[in-house]
Amino acid sequence: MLDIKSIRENPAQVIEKLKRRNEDTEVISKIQEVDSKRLEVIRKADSLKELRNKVSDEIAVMKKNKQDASEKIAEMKKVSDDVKQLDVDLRNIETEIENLLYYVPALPADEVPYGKSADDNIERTVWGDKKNFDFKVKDHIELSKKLDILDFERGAKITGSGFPLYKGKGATLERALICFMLDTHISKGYREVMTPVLVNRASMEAAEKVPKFEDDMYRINEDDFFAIPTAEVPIINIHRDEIFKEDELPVKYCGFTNCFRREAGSYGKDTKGFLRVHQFNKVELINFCPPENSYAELEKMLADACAVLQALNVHYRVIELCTGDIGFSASKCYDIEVWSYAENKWLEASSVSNCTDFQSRRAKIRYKKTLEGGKTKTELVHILNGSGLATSRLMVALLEANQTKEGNIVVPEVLRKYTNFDII
RNA sequence: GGAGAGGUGGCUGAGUGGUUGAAAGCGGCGGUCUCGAAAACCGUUAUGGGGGCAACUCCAUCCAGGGUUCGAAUCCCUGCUUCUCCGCCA
Repeated sequence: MLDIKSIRENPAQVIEKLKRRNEDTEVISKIQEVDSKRLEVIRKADSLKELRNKVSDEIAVMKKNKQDASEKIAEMKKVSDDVKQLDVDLRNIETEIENLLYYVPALPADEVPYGKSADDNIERTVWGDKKNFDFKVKDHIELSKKLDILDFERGAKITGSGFPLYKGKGATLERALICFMLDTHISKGYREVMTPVLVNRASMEAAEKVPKFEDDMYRINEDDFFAIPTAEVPIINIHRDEIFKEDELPVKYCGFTNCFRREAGSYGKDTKGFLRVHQFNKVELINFCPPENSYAELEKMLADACAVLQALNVHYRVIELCTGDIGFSASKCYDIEVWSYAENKWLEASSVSNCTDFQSRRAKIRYKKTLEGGKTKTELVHILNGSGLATSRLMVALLEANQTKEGNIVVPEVLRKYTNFDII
């Protein structure tokens, strides 16, 4: 969430940046209004508490001296009741502010290009070339059906549509991809973690997924657990309420998990086969770093994700998202898209974001910064996340790009030591 | 699932109603000493929020949320969680 102080001290700037996101900014004045009441109540309550604490000490002394303190006690009873009421008022006010603040997105970085929608995103790099096929390419559904490596119908029988079943060499290929990606990232200094895939509400809140996106999540109502939409959620929460030492940073993790998304309201759009699913696999990258390094780390993380695609020899491009398209928690974001020969378009396979302090504020993830003169200060870390990468759309690109005239799939060189076969 | 015992500062750990925001030890940081280091000694070392130019000061926080009380780390209730024993189980 945004720093309430930034709204208190520089509302004009906050409003201007939200406008770049094409956001409604009326909420800011509403927050200001409630916030001014907050300070009033705090001051009143604090001074009453001060009085209560002082007189309580006096009562203690009187009692020790066996004096009668009943008058003061009666007096303080009234004060105590007032304090209780003020504390209730304060809690209500703070809840009101939070409920407004939870729906305000992160402010975009200044260098992010202005735009209204995905159409205004900017293509940054294109890697590799499109292959020329001297036969009609088959799409991933046709290929996987013929080879019996993916089974969307039976997946739907087991759970519902959008829950794919991988079979035989398809399952092995998926596992090989995951292993390859993890090994690649581990060699670059990311520490592998394997996390819970069900998380509690506090974890979802800390990662800024709830309450804003609650309807997009699968929930276990009985325990108030959520199925994670991305490993970003559990990995960030490894360090919730913790304070890093400065020399520990950056702390970098990679982790494979299943990801679950209800994709509420997206029916009918790009839903066939792997293009949009409710359960998919992803290797996630997370980086906790000092604020001054976060934009440099973002570029490194982008390169780390791209390295996987280069090793797999996948034709991809990097686009920089415009202010109208960056995610709720992000200040700056790149998408990596892979080429689909059958769809004849780019498919989003990764998103790499700098969320700066937007998540760390709510998750209370900080570090001890040493200032000149040896003094220390506790400051919020910046948190970056990146998919490195999601396998489902990557699998579409891989199957299509590596198909033969006969409808077989040539396994990319780097995956063969994991698959132990070179063709499907 | 049953029975029991716990959750206190970076860590270990004392504290069962009134200067305890919290003893002591360890660790960290600064200093004295030293050519340098170790040892020893001295000092310092939580987070959030008010107020003040500042020195400083006030409020809150001893797992979380309620309650009792003039006053709660300490008493009561609920939840979460850890450990031990039993049961069940991949």
